[in-house]
Amino acid sequence: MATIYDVARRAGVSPKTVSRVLNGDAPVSEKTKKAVTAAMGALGYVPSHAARSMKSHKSGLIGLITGAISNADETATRAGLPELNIVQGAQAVIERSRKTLLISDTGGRLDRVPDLIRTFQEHRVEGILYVADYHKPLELTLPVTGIPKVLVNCFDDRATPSVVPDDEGGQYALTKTVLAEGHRDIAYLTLAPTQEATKLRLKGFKRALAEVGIPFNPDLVQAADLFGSPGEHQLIWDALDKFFAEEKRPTAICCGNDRLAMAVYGILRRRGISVPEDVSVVGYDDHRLISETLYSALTTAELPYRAMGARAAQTLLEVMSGNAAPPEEPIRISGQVQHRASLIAPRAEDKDNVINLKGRNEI
Amino acid sequence: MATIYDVARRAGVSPKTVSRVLNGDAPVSEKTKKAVTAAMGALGYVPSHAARSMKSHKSGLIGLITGAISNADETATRAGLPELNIVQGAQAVIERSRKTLLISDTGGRLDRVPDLIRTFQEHRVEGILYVADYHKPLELTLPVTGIPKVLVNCFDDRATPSVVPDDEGGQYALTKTVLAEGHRDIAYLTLAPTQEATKLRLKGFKRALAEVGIPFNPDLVQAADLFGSPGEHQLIWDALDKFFAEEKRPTAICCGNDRLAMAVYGILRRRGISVPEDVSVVGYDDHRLISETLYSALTTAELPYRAMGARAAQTLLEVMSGNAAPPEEPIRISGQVQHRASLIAPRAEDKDNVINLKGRNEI
DNA sequence: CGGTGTCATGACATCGGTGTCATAACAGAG
DNA sequence: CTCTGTTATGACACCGATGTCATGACACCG
Repeated sequence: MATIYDVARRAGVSPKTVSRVLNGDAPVSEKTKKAVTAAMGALGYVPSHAARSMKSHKSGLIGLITGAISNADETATRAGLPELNIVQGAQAVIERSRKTLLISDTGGRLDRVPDLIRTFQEHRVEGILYVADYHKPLELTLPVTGIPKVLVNCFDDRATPSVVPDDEGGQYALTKTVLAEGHRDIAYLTLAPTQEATKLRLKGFKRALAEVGIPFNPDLVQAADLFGSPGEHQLIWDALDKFFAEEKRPTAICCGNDRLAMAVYGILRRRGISVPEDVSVVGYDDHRLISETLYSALTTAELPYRAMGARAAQTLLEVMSGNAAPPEEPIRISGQVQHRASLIAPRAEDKDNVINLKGRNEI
Repeated sequence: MATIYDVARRAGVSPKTVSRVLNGDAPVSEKTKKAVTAAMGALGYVPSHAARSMKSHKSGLIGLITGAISNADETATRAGLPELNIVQGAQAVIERSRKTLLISDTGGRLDRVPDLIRTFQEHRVEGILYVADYHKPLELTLPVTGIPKVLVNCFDDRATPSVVPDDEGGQYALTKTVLAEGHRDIAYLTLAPTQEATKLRLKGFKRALAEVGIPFNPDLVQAADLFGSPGEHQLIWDALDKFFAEEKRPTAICCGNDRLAMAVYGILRRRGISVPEDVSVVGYDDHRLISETLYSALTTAELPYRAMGARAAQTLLEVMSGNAAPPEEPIRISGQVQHRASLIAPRAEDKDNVINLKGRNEI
C-alpha cells in the first residue's frame, strides 16, 4: 500500500505538502496540487486511518452491540419485529454524521459483551449503542469505560441514557381505534405476561376501555406466545375457544404481535370464521412482511424500531459532542396505528348472534 | 486513555517489557509480570488497535458491503428472505478466525459502494465480502483495489470468486418431493421471469417433471410477484383462476417464495379452498417466520443464506491466507427441502372432480 | 533599496505500539 | 576465577500520518 511518502517522492514535494493537499488546511499552489493529485491517482494512494487516528486521538468510530445478526433467524421465528430495524435507524443517522459504525454481534451470548466492548476500546470507539432484542430491563452490567453509551429497547436503574418504545401509548391508541369502529367486546391475546411490553400494553388497553366506560373483563385476556414453538397453535386454539364461550362473544381480537395475528388468521379460517367479516383482528409491530401480505391486510400498531434507532444515535452524538446533558429518564418513542382491512365495524346483530363454530380438527 | 508508557512508568519497567507481557512473546520474570498486570488493571489500559496495526501492517478487519441494514424494511416487504441471514453466516465464521467484521451499508444506493470501499481501504481491510439482496448478476463494477473479494448471492463475468444458491437443484428437489406425494398436475406461481432465480428454478421444475414423464404445461406457470404492492393479491387471484380453469385442475401449487405462499393461503381460503385438503401449497426460502407460523405449516425449499454467508467467509479467509486459489466458478450452495403440513397426497377423486369455487369478491 | 507581510513549502517531532539489537545479571562449566 | 550461555530487560528506530515552527520567495510599501 502506498504511503504519503511514496506520493511525496513521486510528486517531488514533502510529505507535509501532500498532507496539506489531502486536508486542504493550508494554501498549496495550483501546480503543486495538480502534481500531488496526479501522484496519488497513479499510486492508488488511500490515507491510513490508523496513522491518522493515532495522531488525532479520534477514531471516528461508534460501536453498536446487538444480537440482531446471529439472532435474526431465531428472532424472526420467535419474536416480533427484528431488532435489525433499530440498527437501520441508527445507521442512517450515524452515516450522516460522517462517523463509521462498528457493528458487533453477541451471537446470542451475553457473556461475550465484555469482550466486544474491549474490542471497541481497542478501536477507541467514541460512543456505544447497546441494542436489546425486545423491550426489557438490561440483563447485564456494562463495563465502566468512560465511553458515552445509549441503551436501545432496554433500560437500567443507573440512569444510563435509554430509548424505549411507548408500549402503553401504542396499545392505548390501537385500542381506541378498535373502539372507534364500534367494538365493545374485545379479546386480547397477549405475549408472555412477564414481558415489559405485555405489562405496559395491558395498561394502555385498560386505559382505553376505561375512558369509554367499558369494564375490563379478565376472561378476555390470554397469553398465547410460545415464540412459534409447536404447541402454540393449540394454545391459541384453546384461547379462542375460551373467548368465544363468553356470554358476549368478542367482535375483535387484539394480538400481542403480528406473528400471533397470522396464526390466528389460519385458525379462525379453519373454524369457518372470516376475518374481518365475522371478527376483526389487530396485531402489534407493523411487521410489514406480515401485515401487508396477510389477506386481509392487518391493522396493527407500529413498533417504531427505526425511529428508536435513529433517536438513540442522535442522543449518543449529542452526548458525545457535549452539547447536551444525557437524558435522565428513558426516552419513549411512539408509533402510528396502521388501520388496514382486518378491522371493520362489528355486525349490528353480532351482539346477540352466536357464530357456528366448526368442530376442532387435529392440529 | 492510558498508554503503554503510562503502564511502564507505573510498573517501573520499560514500555517494551509491558509489550512483552501483553503479547507473551519473550520471557518476563514472574515478579515483573505481576507488577505490569497490576499497573494495567489500575489504569484500565487497553492497547491501541491503531498503533498496533500501523506497526504490523495488519488491520485484522474484513469489510462486508450489504443493503441488508437499510433495506431490511423494504426487503422484508418486497422480497423473500432477508439477506441479513447471509451476514449472519459470515459473521459466525469470521468471528472464529479472530478477525473483526466491519459492516457497511449501501443504504440501497449502489453509487455509494465506491465510497464504502474507500472507507474500507482507509481501514486497510484485508478482505471484502459483497452481498446482494437476491440472486442476480453483479450490478456494478467493483473498484480495483488488490484486496481479495468474494461475491455472495451475485456473480460477475470476470471470475471474481462468488457464492450463490443452487436454485435449479433446490426447485428440482422440491418438485420431486411434490411428485413423490402423487401430484401430477402442479401449478407454479413464479417470481418475476427476469430474475435469475426464476430462470434456474424453472429449469429444475422442468427437469423434475421430465424425469417422471410429465409433459410441461406452460399454462400452469404464472409470474405473480409484485413485491407486496397493492395489485399483487389481484394478480394472484387471476393466476389461480387460470390454473383452476385448466382441464386438469392442479392439485398442488408451487410458489416463488414463502411470502407469495402466504398470500395464496389467504386467497384460497377466502374462495373456500382448504390447504392442504383441497390443494397442496409449497413455497421457497424457508422463511421460518412464515413457514412455521402459517397454519398449516408450509412445505418449502430452504434458501441457504446462512450457509452461503459462512461459505463465502471461509472462501475469503482461504484466499486471504494464500492457502487456496480463488475458485473460478461460482460456488453453488444447496438447501434442504422442508416437508411440512401444507403438502399431502392429492385426493384420489381429484383427478376428475372440479372444486366449487366461491365467486370472486372485491379485493 | 531595505523592511515587512503573506504565501508556499519543508524539517522535525510526535502519536502508541513493536522489531532489532545491545546489555546487565547470573548460573554452570572448565 | 574466568569464560560462556541463558534469561530478563532496556534503548532506539520505525510504522504513516499531522502539528509546530522555520524558512525561502515574492510583492508591496515607504
